[in-house]
Amino acid sequence: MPKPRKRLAGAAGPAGPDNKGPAGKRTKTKNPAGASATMGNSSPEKTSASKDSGKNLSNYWLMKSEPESRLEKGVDVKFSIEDLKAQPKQTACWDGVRNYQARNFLRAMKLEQEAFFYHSNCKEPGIAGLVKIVKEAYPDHTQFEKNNPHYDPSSKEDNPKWSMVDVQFVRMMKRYITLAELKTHYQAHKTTGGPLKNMALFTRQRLSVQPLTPEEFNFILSLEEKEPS
DNA sequence: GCCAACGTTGGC
DNA sequence: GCCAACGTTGGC
Repeated sequence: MPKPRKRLAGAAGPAGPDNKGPAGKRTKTKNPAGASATMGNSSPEKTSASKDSGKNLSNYWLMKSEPESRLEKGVDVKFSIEDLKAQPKQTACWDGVRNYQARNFLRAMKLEQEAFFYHSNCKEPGIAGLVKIVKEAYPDHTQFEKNNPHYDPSSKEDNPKWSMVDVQFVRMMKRYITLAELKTHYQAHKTTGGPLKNMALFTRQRLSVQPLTPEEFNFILSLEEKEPS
């Protein structure tokens, strides 16, 4: 079976037929070796379970991907939620993430956790649907592929720098939740103390893989039932 | 296509 | 270790 690839903004690759591909994604950054510095806090790389001091069971995520064609080193990095649905088993590997903070979030993901599939860098950015983690972090093979747009010559096979997870389509949102709508709530919540007051989409602008609190996740799901504001 | 935000690189 | 230059992300 082919492996799907996707790209996300910062992350994944293209959706190719199968493998081959180059994936494209944008976030590539090269980094120093140990740089895990920017991570959120201090967790440099804890690979395993993460800090669970208790609340790690309910983690939710938001993952960005570009639904419109864009070439990166000659490779189309487009990967929309429709592209994910078209993959075998509606499953794809989220390759191409080249940012330490985003990578560390990938490594913290656990089986069956849910993530919003966010469409970025497009006409109408927003949340298109829900996916779930069906394979926990493992080495991103595209870092070793010379003609992949996210090739990282500094990464060694015996100590891979970048990771990816597999995600499976769960469902489309009942209606598309636009960035503009989310922003309206975010701004209101900053003053009222509402659930989106610290949403990473606005406070960590360029992060392609980001965590959501249960409150953020549930509030966004509740928007599906309402009229777009 | 522009450009603000912000992460990375590399000189010193 | 500081910080200016540079590159990327991604909204608009």
